Amino acid sequence: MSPEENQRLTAEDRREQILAAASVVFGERGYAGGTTDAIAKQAGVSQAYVVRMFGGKENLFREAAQRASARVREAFRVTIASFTGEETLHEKRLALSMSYVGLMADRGLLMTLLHLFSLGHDPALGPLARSCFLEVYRVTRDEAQMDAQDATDFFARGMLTTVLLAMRMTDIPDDPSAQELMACTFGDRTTDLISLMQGQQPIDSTLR
Amino acid sequence: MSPEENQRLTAEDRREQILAAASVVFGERGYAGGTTDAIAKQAGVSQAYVVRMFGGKENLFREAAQRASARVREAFRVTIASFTGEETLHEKRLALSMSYVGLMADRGLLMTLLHLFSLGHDPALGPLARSCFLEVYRVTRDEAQMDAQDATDFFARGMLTTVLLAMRMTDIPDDPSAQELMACTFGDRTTDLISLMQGQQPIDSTLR
DNA sequence: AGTTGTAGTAATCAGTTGATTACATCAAGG
DNA sequence: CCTTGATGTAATCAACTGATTACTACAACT
Repeated sequence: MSPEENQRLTAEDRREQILAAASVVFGERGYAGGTTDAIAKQAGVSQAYVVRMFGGKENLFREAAQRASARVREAFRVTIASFTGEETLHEKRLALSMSYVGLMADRGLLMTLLHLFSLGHDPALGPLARSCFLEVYRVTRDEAQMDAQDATDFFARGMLTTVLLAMRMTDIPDDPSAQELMACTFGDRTTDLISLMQGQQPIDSTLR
Repeated sequence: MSPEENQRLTAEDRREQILAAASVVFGERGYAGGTTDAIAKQAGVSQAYVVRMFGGKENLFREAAQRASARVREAFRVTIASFTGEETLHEKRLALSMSYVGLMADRGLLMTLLHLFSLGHDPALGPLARSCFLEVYRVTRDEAQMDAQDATDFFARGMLTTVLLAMRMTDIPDDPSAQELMACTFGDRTTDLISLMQGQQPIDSTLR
């Protein structure tokens, strides 16, 4: 269909394509539910290639999850770098949470991280889950110069945001309880988030 | 081994056994990763029986998740029923969060709920996820007579608690960042939680 | 004793899944 | 031209999974 569809690419470029596809698929279906075949179809390559390039499904998930975690850290670092040092705590938290909401536009990123966090019991992926979370915590805690309590409060709000978006609470904006809960959680970004999430439909079912 | 092992039970009793097993298995492996065979082995019955009794894996997950949600609601109701009406907001929140921590002793319950919340995109299970969450919210919001902001703050803290336990942050109590984060999140219940979680090892790998 | 309904399983099936192998295609260098 | 190394796939495999079917075992009631 598209003019330059089945181009041969460098391994580097294919890697990026496959990691992006993995974020979408693992995000929607989790680690156990995300198949290498669905990732391959999403990336437009063969399933065999996906497996061989990453040496297995677990390694692919590791890389996808680490990318997601790194993107959160880097977004926070960019925001923090814009601080003049004269912000109030409230201003800092607002700026960081705006940054976080921006990341949420990528549902794969959000969901891949949440799925990672649910793997704490896994001998191979549990340590990764904990270190990814703590690395983000340390950026906020140390580089943004928040104290422990403020950082914890910020993360608590962030986790509620994450879970509400994970369960797609924005899909029922007319439910009174959902409305109230989202208004308190998302503040004046509520309507923006609802319209943002409307554009995110499930991935093409033909590649299932 | 045990004296009365392979007793015949009423369908009602088997149902409870299987639901308990499903909570453990779905909690550890998620909806996609939890197999009916693992649940059957955990419950001590055949895989065919599990499938037939519940009419399929999806129905079994629905019931397990609804049970988990109901148990949270009922624990909150019991706590709220003990209120005299003269508690401060802080006292109410503390009592409810103690109640929540008590529920966390059942890791299957905690994890089954978290996995449910990650299924928001699913046409069949997404609505269930949202309604289960909102039902708990309404109990807190209305029956405990919290205003929307206080209830939201309470839930934010609850979600951070849930995620920290999901990723088994209690397994690395010597990490300085983890230590600080848990101290701020769990307060003086931190050491209790750490020792509580030590007793919870992964389910028997022979039934994988 | 015989009937009937319920608890429960063994055997099996078709579809899926991660992985492996052998092979194909193409660009660049000599 | 033709070798070489990299990109990429088709075919296939063994293991797994949810579901179905046909069957057995037992308890209660007549």
